[in-house]
Amino acid sequence: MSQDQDFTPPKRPLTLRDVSEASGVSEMTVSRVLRNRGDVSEATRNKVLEAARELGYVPNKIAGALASSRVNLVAVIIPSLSNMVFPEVMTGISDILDNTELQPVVGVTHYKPEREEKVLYQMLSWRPSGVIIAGLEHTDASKAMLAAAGIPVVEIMDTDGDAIDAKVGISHRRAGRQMAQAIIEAGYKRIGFLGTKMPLDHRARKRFEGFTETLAKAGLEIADQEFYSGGSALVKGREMTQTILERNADEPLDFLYYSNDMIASGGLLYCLDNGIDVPGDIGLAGFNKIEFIEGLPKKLATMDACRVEIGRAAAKIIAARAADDKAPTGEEIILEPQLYFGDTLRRKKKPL
Amino acid sequence: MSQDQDFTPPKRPLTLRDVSEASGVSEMTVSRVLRNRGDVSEATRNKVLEAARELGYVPNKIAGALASSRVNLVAVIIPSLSNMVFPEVMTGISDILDNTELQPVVGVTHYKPEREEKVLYQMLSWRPSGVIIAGLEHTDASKAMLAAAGIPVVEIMDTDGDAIDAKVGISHRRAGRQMAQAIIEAGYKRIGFLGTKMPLDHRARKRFEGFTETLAKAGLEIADQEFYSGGSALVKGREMTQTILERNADEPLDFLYYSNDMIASGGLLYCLDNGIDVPGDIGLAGFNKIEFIEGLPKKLATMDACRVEIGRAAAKIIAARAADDKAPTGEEIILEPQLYFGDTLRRKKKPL
DNA sequence: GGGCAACGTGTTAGCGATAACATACACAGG
DNA sequence: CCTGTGTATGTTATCGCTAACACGTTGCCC
Repeated sequence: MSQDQDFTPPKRPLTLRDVSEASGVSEMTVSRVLRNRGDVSEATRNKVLEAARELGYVPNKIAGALASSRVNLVAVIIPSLSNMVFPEVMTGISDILDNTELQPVVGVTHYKPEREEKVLYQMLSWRPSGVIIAGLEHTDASKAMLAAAGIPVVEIMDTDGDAIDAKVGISHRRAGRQMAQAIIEAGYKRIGFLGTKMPLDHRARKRFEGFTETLAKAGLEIADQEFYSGGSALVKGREMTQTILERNADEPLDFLYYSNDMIASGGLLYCLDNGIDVPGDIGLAGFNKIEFIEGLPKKLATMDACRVEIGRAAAKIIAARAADDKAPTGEEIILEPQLYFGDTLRRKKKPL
Repeated sequence: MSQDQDFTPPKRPLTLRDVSEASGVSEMTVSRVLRNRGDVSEATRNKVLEAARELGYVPNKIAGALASSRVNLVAVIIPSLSNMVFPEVMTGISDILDNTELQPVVGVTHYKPEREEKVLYQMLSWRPSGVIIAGLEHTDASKAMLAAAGIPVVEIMDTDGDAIDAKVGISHRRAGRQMAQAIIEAGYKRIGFLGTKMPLDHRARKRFEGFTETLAKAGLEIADQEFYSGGSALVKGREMTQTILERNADEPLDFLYYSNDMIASGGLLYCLDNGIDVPGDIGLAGFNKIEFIEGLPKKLATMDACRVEIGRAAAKIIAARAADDKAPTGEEIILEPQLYFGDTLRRKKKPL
């Protein structure tokens, strides 16, 4: 019999005690019902659920997590959300985690190591069950935190380097080499590179390195390059393409390699608007295989970065470790990106 | 003097006690130093910080939040991340929250009310300091939870309807009316509509309603419509445009209104590829003013949905209320979207 | 020099849940 | 009838931290 039945609706947040009083059982029993753990008779279970629903009780995970030292959060740390590539990674992660009780929490670094460090600190202070973090390059402090956290850490997107624990991704260096190889085999000789002015985008850098390395082996080198930062990537792609083509009018370029599909699409639109024959006069290629290039007048040559798959694989690792804490560590999953020739990269040497 | 100085590095996670023992002061003092609260002498402060750094201590916010009943999280609940519009809202939110100690946590509903309910429940169980949630339409249970949570709730994107607490956005109905007005004034008569097959996208629905309402007042009605779901929006835009134009070849349409810029862009590319004169033979308009339409061969007519601004305004409301818990409630911020004519919508009546 | 700030630090008691153990009751077997 | 084995529920002691207050110094005033 609950005495002083007062109607103070939304003052003090509800606790287990409120539900326990309303249903006439102990807090512990309420807790058991709400978590579906341990034996509770059907009768009490219903009584409790009824009371909880009626009161509109929402459990306090803060208290629960502290008491059980179990936090069902997975920290996901990525450079950006406006890139279309990371939302896809998130999709893969959610696909998997939705079948578990784990829940992703996103932190964004804007490609800044010091921000990554801060975000990571913040995240770790919630004692998540695992961390999924983009890239293999981190500050020493970040690495130390990750190593000391004692939780599974999966570094994603890139596999060219040493991981703290597990890694899942593609080799960007190899991706660059592969694209260079295809370009060389198609017979292109005067190759321009267009990319972001972002020294901290290590993956773009590695692709570039692999690219030039393979060109060098074939006795070629980048004929000219152009960089941008900020602004609409599509517009920048147009502008940079115009700039680089005009600058090399004397000895025209015959291929443009872009660091991502968005600027490459801008370049493609520029070429088409200006009656440039693609891939006859000039070949084009990007990177990422973003969905929307399907809709352009010509299909851009590109490489798939396996984003959804990376997200899924990373989440699976975390889920497996969360389920069995003495599962092996240090997983390495290296995916193979596929090259798409599209309509902007010839498949073989132009007949002379 | 700490006895049994054992070297078990990463077994038990570090606590305040470890830092307090390492620096020879009480836990409380360590806590004060780490939070910059209360008076602590410079000497102790340094000693403590030193010890904390050396041990690699990361505070446990779970415990902190429970003790102080202060959680610096803001739940942000949105339908999707792959839409480009919500990442922009997030940008606005982060802009503001980065200057506070509040931190956004994102939940994604995929436009499903029952998922929204689940995500909301999960979020509220962390007892956040506020909720920013897209739309004004929610299940009864969701509304009840929000009302009972006793925290600031800002419903964003849409203002056509009743809010639980505060709302920030634009009137989509009005946006639809405005676009219809512009189309009518330009003298277009046979208007087609192309949109998503998504009954739960209330904002698209409201735009459509406003649109048809204004057409009706001018004695016009939608001549034909076409819907899609799934797939690449750009490709779908092309396909739908082709379908609807071919279907109406006898009595040709002279305007196509799309429910978003992405499918509109597909439509624009289709028209250009097929030598259709835009906006002479046919006018086109989308919605959202997404960045990338700048890079297309012709600028699409569209309306700005004020996404970043909405994010900023919503975050400001939460921040203000978090700072002063008896601040007034029920704020309403109705932004005015701007109409852009671009190159695909005539400004005035075609001279006869 | 007594009194009283102001400062720096420690002590105690929770925050709201859960783990682990304890208890009560029902029913079975020897 | 006593013991034993469950099953259903309650009790107690944390989890790691912070609020609130208590305490010891110092320094300065009248």
